[in-house]
Amino acid sequence: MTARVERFVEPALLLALQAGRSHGYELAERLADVVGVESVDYGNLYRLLRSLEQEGIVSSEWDDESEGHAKRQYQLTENGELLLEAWVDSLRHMDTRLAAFLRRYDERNPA
Amino acid sequence: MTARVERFVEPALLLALQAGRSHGYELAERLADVVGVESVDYGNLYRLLRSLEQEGIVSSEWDDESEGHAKRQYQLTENGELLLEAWVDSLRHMDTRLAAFLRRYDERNPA
DNA sequence: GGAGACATATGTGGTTGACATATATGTGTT
DNA sequence: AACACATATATGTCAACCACATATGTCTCC
Repeated sequence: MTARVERFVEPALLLALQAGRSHGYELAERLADVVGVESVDYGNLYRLLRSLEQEGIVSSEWDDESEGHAKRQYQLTENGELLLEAWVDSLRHMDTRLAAFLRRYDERNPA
Repeated sequence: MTARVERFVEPALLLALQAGRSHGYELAERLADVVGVESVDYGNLYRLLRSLEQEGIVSSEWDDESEGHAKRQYQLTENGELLLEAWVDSLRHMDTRLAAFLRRYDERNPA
């Protein structure tokens, strides 16, 4: 029984990308603590990245210059910035509701 | 684009029932502001109530004594109280993660 | 007796995410 | 060179969850 914010990975991803371009595998690890799980599911993350690219939220290109694996580097577009803002507004609102819920519980169930 | 806590109606419902027994239609209205929508979907709420009853989280009986419609009165069981506690723990944890997210955003995007 | 609120309930289809699987390259060890 | 393991990207599948539609009956008020 674990409470989850639906699609929370998406805003977390946008925030991570706001800090600078990166690729999927690294993002997954950077996201883990924000989202609050051991590790984000890679499959779904890559799917999300492609889907966001189709919507113009991120853009990408292959980076085969840096050593190691060829990586697809993603970065936020301007629309991505706007979407992040919208997420933040919505999450703030949700935080308010959540706080109200917890306050009500605590009032009825004093420590 | 609206952020949602998955199954948030469930803990809200349990909290409402902790305050005293009630029936579906009334609960739906009492829940609306906690959940943060104009009105909770009745169909899903009744389905949830029955499902919770099957799991021993709530118990119910028909009340045809009070005036008006026959209403199915629900009340929390002991297991229901425990489930509410579990929800609260989980939601508190989620609140922490959410606050961390918003703090990070605000740090990177000063007003 | 008709309109609209009250009260409970089932049907359905799209979205989401957990989990499984596939493929290929890079790195380090023996 | 062979092997294991980490890195990196990607698709398949299925159950859960929820928005929306629909159904049925009663009660109240004009």
